[in-house]
Amino acid sequence: MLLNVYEALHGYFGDLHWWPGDSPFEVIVGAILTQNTAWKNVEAAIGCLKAEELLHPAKLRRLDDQHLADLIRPAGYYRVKTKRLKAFLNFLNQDCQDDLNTLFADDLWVLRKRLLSVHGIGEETADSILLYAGGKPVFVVDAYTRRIMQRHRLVSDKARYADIQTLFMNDLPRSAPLYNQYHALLVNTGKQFCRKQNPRCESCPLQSFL
DNA sequence: TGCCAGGCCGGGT
DNA sequence: ACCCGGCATGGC
Repeated sequence: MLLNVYEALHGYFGDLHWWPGDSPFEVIVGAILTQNTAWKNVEAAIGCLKAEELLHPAKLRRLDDQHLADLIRPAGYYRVKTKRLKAFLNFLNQDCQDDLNTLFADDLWVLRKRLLSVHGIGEETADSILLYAGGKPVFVVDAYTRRIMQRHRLVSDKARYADIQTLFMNDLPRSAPLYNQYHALLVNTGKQFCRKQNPRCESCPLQSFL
């Protein structure tokens, strides 16, 4: 069933290259900054960090909180996000000496649990990091995924994160490139057809699944 | 103008 | 185990 959904979306949008970001570290920073925030605003914040050549673990970690908050201000929630970025940077330093290759060398589910223990990293952020920065085969469930699945009655209204994730992962091959592409398609679909203000999902490529 | 955007945490039931 | 308020900017 979910492969049919994939085919419908892929037929409409084609191949999408994702996630925006020039390096795994940039992807991680973006994953934290985009929490409940429009990507446009995240782009601006990352642009500020790049302009100062600060998009590196050690440099960011040494940056004064006030200065960091000021730079990521366009992304919103800038005080909480400063704390969350710092929490991750401290974790990265203590856990693997700032080396992402070492970080991602660990087993998928073990690493997921460790990420979830970092303050400010929840399920979606952890999975985005694992899939898009680490290339690990784990399915990302975000607001768009949930809304699209619920509106098309493919999951119940009270399905939890793990329920939806398991649904996808049990129904699809365990493939990082597939999950990457699939989630990108869902986000595009969500942005274009399935926003809160457009409850009918008019002319969405998934109409036939209603 | 008001509502919303690629969540998460902490405190209260 | 759920539910809710708080967190903040920028776009439509």
